[in-house]
Order: sequence, then structure tokens, then C-alpha cells
Amino acid sequence: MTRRPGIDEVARLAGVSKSTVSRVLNGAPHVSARARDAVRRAVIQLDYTPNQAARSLAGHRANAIALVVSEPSGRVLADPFFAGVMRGVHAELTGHRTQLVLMMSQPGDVGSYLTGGHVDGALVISLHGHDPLLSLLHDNGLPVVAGGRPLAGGPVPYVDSDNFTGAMDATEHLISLGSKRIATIAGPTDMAVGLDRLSGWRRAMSGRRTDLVAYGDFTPEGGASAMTTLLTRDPELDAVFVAADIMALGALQVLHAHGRRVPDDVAVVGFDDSVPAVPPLTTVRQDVERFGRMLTWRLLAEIEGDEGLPPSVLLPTSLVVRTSA
Amino acid sequence: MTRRPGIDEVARLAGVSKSTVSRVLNGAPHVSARARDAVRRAVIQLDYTPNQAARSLAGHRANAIALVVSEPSGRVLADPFFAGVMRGVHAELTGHRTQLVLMMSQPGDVGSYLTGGHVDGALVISLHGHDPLLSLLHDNGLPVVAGGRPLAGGPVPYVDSDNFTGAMDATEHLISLGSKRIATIAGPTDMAVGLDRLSGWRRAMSGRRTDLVAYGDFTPEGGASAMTTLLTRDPELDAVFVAADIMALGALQVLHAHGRRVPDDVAVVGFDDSVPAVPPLTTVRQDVERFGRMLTWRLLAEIEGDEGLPPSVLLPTSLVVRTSA
DNA sequence: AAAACTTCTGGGAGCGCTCCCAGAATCCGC
DNA sequence: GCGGATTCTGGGAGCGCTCCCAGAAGTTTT
Repeated sequence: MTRRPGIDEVARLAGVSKSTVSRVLNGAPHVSARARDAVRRAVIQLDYTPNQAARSLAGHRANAIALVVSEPSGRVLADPFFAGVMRGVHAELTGHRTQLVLMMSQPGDVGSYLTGGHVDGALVISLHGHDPLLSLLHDNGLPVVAGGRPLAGGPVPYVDSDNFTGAMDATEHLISLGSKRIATIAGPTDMAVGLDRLSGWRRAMSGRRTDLVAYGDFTPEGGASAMTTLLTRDPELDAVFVAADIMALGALQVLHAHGRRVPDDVAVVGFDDSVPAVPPLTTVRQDVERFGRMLTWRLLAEIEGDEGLPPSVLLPTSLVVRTSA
Repeated sequence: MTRRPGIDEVARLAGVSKSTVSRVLNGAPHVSARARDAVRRAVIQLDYTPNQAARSLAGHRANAIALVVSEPSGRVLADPFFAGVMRGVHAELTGHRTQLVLMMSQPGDVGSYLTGGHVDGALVISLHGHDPLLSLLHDNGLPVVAGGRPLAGGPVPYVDSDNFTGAMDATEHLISLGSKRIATIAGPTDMAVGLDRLSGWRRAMSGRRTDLVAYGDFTPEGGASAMTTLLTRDPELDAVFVAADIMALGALQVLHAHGRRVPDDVAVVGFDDSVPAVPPLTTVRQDVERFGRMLTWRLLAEIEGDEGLPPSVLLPTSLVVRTSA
């Protein structure tokens, strides 16, 4: 490993001072074209890369943001939703010389690291219940944006999909198909995404029986056991709104095992448009990559201290009709 | 944002010198119990967190490793395989005060950042063809471990699943079931994982016709179009070994659309044991979390400069028989 | 009891940048 | 043409740590 050149070697080669090299590197004003070119050439010739550590130390900036997955189990990592968000985050980050540091938070352990100035801001997703992480970070002055509305409320801006409307649309579609006994497999009740999709279902179901509710945890297994419960409670049910495609996968397996044909016997609508299934799922699409980009854009703006930002953003969803309903 | 306490404030409060505080923080020897306790108390009282930037700068250590996803498309992020690996990586990292920096590499852009001393080592996964990234990093003296055997060979240690044997087992299972016309949907030919699984199929098929091969790119869509091709080439085929569950999902959709029952008309075996499907897939299981842990352990050992390490590791696979074959 | 270690401790020189300040060069208006 | 504003440039003081060195304190050996 050959020693890396430092900024003064670049300065020497370019025939200018460290200060000028620094200015060029950071795109600061007040640099003559001649100096700029000389520095650029020297940088290339030496294959110079600035040392991030020194930069952070001197510049009081970490040049990194954290993506905090507030879920000990790591369940969310396996979720296609998360993968899409991450792609979006990454897309928005390119060109910003900002690194992405991934953290999985076991409640209580991550706070001091984050507020310790190691990152310039944090994206927190998959937040459960009244996790104090968000307010902890916010109170410490760290720019934070939540992915998904935080149940606890509070001053932290968030980006979310319009889960309520999406769920309502999905359920209305089921109703328009003539389904009579419409059940739902809802998400966890300690997350807004679970609650909101359930509310959407309830809203669309007003005037009908709304007792066919079972809960899953956004895993295929959870969807499967919820489906089993529902089938026991009402063997005659003829439709299910499943609050996540990933749970629908499990539900479909159970339905199949119980000899129900989809959509003939039981119509199924999912949410997310994230997985291919047999039969292809009618589902509510959300643009997860856009979600990730929005999240990141919002955080970077927060870090820059931009004014007049929307406190929070709600992204639209759309129903995609395929064969499962 | 209140100013963070520095190491000298801790030193003052504990009544010792900066040097001693530093020793305690880094678990260095030659510190009296009295001094150690005093420092520990001061750290807690001040809620002190060391500044990583300063630490890296002074210590010539970044305290971070990179997980490089060598795939511009970001396809791999949506793969459950990747999610599992990441969980493993994270699990192995806890307790190592080492951060995980995620990078997606567009060929050529990542090298200089990585060799620039911003990370202590790199995990490179989803490597295609003869991507020079690996040798670039290695030649620059950066500890690297590849996830999946690099096609280009070379001196870089890797961790891989025993794809060859797994594929062979899967195919032999199909043969033992009495299938006569066994096709395969193989992975990309510019990745060892694609090649090795294909070789396993070929090996098991020796003595039979091996022309029923179509290629996919480890996406459901790729699996679907490969299945369509195969069905056109031989409408009578009665079994398929699909080199990834995620592709099997697409293949299943196509089989269903073409009126083929699984497993009655066409038996299907997948690889990865990563997705629930209808019908439940017979597949080759690999322990992806273990894969990630192994990868990380190997890299950390490499960074520590441990001697006598196995150059590479091959993890076993096992056939899980369910209903699709 | 002195010599020779060993354990512990503090001082202080960097690590490679950024950014403030002050000075040099260049520009402008009247 | 000359003062004043403006653009450019270099010097150098940190940023908050680690780690080397040398000295103090304590232990063992001869």
C-alpha cells in the first residue's frame, strides 16, 4: 500500500497553497481559472482522494447519513419494500459525496452514537409504537426524517405513502366485485402503516360487518397464520384485503392448502406491488423508490437548513388490477 | 445542540491525563483499576462519545467496512438472499465498533474511494464477470473478501455456497421422481453462482439430453421469460430446476398461465429457500445469514492480520422437499 | 541495599484537512 | 489617476483524538 498523497503534495505540484486546493475541492468561490485547472490536473496526476476523517474533523461535518432500521429482528431487511427504499436513497445520494451508514437499532443503543456527531442526519424507518429514538435524536439537534408516519406524533418530518386511501381503494374494489364477506389481514397495530391501512378498510366497509380482522407482522408466516384464523372464524368469507403483498404470499398458500380457488372462491387484494404470485396479485402500488428518494431529499434539505420545507409528505398510491381480485 | 464533551473534559473530571482516558477507551493494558473506574464514571457522567473522525485521523483506522454491491441496477437489493447476508454481516459486526457503509458500485467509480483509506476493508458481493474491482482493491492493499466465488480467480479470499452440489442434488431429486424431460433456468453466465448451478445440473443430467437450458437474471421477470422460452422449445417438458427461488416465482406464474399444474404436469425445484410460493417450493436451502457472518468474520480476521486463515470457504447446502417436486 | 525490571502515567507531536484572517492583485467609478 | 471595493491567495491555528517517549512508582532479583 503506497502512501496516499496529501493535500500539500497536490498544492506543491499545482504550485498553489493548501488553501487554494481546498477551495477547488469544495467548489468555493474566488478561485482563478488558472489555479483551478492546475489543481484539477494535479489531483488527477496524483490520483488524490481527500481523507474523509480529516475533512470531517476539521469541517465539523461527517459527510454521512445513517439509515436506521428500528427493528431488532432485521425482518424489514427481507422486505422488498425496504430494498426499494434503499435503492431510492442511494439514487438520491449519488453526486452528494455523502456516505450511507446502515444501522440496525436495538432500542437504546444507537442514540448516543448518532447524536455523537458521527453522521449529519438520520433516516429512521420501520418505527414501532412510541419508540423514543426519534425525539431523542430531534432533541439533540440531529436532522431526522422518518420513513412512515411516527405513531407518537411529534415535530419530526416524515414521508409516507397514502396508506389510508390505498386501503380504501382496494377494499372498494372488492366491494364493487360483489364480494359479501370481506376480511382483512392487517399489519402490526404499533405501526402507523398497520393502523392506517386498517382504517382505510374500515372506512370502505362502513355499513358492513367489520369483525373479520386478523393481524400479521408483515412476514409471509404472519400472513399465513392470520389467514388460517380468518378461515376458521368464517369459512364462507369470499374476499380478503391483505395489508402487504409479502403477507399475501403466506395467505395464498393457506388458501390453496384449504382448497379455495383465487379469485373464484376468495378474492385477494394486496398492498405494495412488491411480489409476483400465483395468481398475479391485484394490489395497491406505491412507488417505493420514489419514497426513498423523497426521504433522502428531505433529509439533505434539512441538513442544509433550507427554509420553507413541507413538514411532511404523503405519496399517492394506485390500484393495480390483476387476476387475484 | 449542546457542545459534545471532549476527551480532555473526561480526563479532567476523572483526574487523569488524556492518554489514560484513551487507554481505557481502547482497552489498552497498563492501566490501574482505580484510573479505569474513574474514567468509566466520568464517561457515563458526561455521556461522552468519542469522535470517530478524530479517532480515524489519529489512529489511521477508519473503523468501518464497506459492503459493496457490484451491481449498477440495484437488483440485488431486492433479493432476499442479499437481505439475509446483510443480517448476517450486521450480526457479526455487533460488538466490533465497526460501522457498515453500504455502496453500490457503478464500475470504476468506487475504487478510489475505497482505496482512499475511508474504510478498513471491503466485502464485495454480486460480482459480475471479470470486474477489475477486486484486483484493484487487492493491489492497493485493502483487505477484501468476496461473497461468491469471483469468476476471474485471483488471490482474493471468498465465501460461497456449494452451488454445484446443491444444484446436483436438486436435479437428482427430479430424476428420482421419474421426470423425463428436465429443463433448467440458469442464472447469468457472467457470475460463478450462475455457472456453478448450471454445472451441477449438467453433472446430474449426464447421459440425458441437456439442451433444455434457458437463462434468467435472478429476477422474477427473467424467470418468467426463460420459462416461456422453455415451454416453446419443448411443450412436453415435465420438470425444471430453477437456479433461484426468486426466478421460480416468475416461472410458476408462466406455468400456471399455460395451464400446467405443479407438480403434476411439471415438477419445479428452486434454489435459496427464500420465498413462499404456491405450491410451496422444493428447493435447495443455503444458510444466508451464516454466509454473511462468515464473510464478515473472514474480513475482520484479514484486517487484524490473522495468520493461517483458510483462503476460501464453501458452505454446505441441503435439499428441502416440499410440494413443487 | 542497590540494580534491574515491570507497571503505570503524563506530555506533546502529529494525523490531513477546513476556515479565518490579513495581505496582494485586480477592478471600478468619477 | 487614485481611493475604495472586489477578487484572489497564502499562512497558520485548530478539529479531537492516538501513540510514542520518557519519567515516576512499584516489584523483583542479586
